[in-house]
Amino acid sequence: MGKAARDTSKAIARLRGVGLRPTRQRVELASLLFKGPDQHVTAESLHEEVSGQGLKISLATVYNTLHQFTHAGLLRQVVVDAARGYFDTNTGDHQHFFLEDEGTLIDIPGEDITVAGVPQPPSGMTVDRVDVVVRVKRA
Amino acid sequence: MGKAARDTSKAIARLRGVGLRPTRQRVELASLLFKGPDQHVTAESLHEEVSGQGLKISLATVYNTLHQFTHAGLLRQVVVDAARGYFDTNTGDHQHFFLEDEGTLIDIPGEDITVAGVPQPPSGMTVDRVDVVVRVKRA
DNA sequence: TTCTTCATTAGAATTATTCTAAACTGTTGA
DNA sequence: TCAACAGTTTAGAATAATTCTAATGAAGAA
Repeated sequence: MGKAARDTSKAIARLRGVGLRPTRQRVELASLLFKGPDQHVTAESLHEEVSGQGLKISLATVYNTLHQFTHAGLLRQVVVDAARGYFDTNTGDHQHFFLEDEGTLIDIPGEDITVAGVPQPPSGMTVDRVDVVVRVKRA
Repeated sequence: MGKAARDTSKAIARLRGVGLRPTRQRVELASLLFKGPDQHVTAESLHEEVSGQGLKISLATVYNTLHQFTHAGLLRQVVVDAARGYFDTNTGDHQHFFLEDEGTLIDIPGEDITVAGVPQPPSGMTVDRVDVVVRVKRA
């Protein structure tokens, strides 16, 4: 079995694992997203990558699928830029550098960074997540 | 001199202080923004507040002015929600709770919270700011 | 296979925001 | 005091990202 086929069956298994029907589009997107090292994508960038491979998936489906994957816990959404939404294949505990000039994200391992002194949340509220964004620019 | 007039002259002084010509619109917006305790506004919410007072300022001007105030250091922009941009009258060192259910921000004093272990930024880059967002939801 | 349900899609619609070009106003210098 | 310039405001059009809609298509159970 070649690498592409292996990626495909892993993608199918992953989709089944979270209860998503493995349709052609979902399988192709999951293969692309999870075939290599962790990556940060926008709906546009993923759609372009897909199109570049000769695959045909509508932008609407890319949006739908990114959200479904996020709800299923396969992806995590990162809010750093008012202009566009990023999705991260790394769903573990970690934070980000954001290169403001290029709009690029770089992971910071969760072990490295610590946030201390977060006050008690307002009553009736629980902490969902603590996000740290280290905004950097050209020196 | 009444409170409104006092707010107005303070607003004019503040605008002059940062080199912005005190036009009617800027003065009215600055008066509203800085008359009381710190607040978090969106362009829409500020425009509604303005309109509610019977003042007439176009939405485009509200956007322009918020950005001018931000560049001048009178405001700070907060990115927490992909859907809309928030502006904060508190430009000092602090962080935020974000109530995801209502889209509300609450300040966390900078003295309370500490971020440790931020790795060296990529070469040629300098840290512009470290933002911490504590996302909370109804328990 | 066949049916039912869920998914995909093109294109229209929505939302936040920015742009444009014309009309207007604060400030400066005579 | 006021003309004139430069900077501002504005309505409305334009953009960009994202979501919605309604019709078509495909996955899975029986």
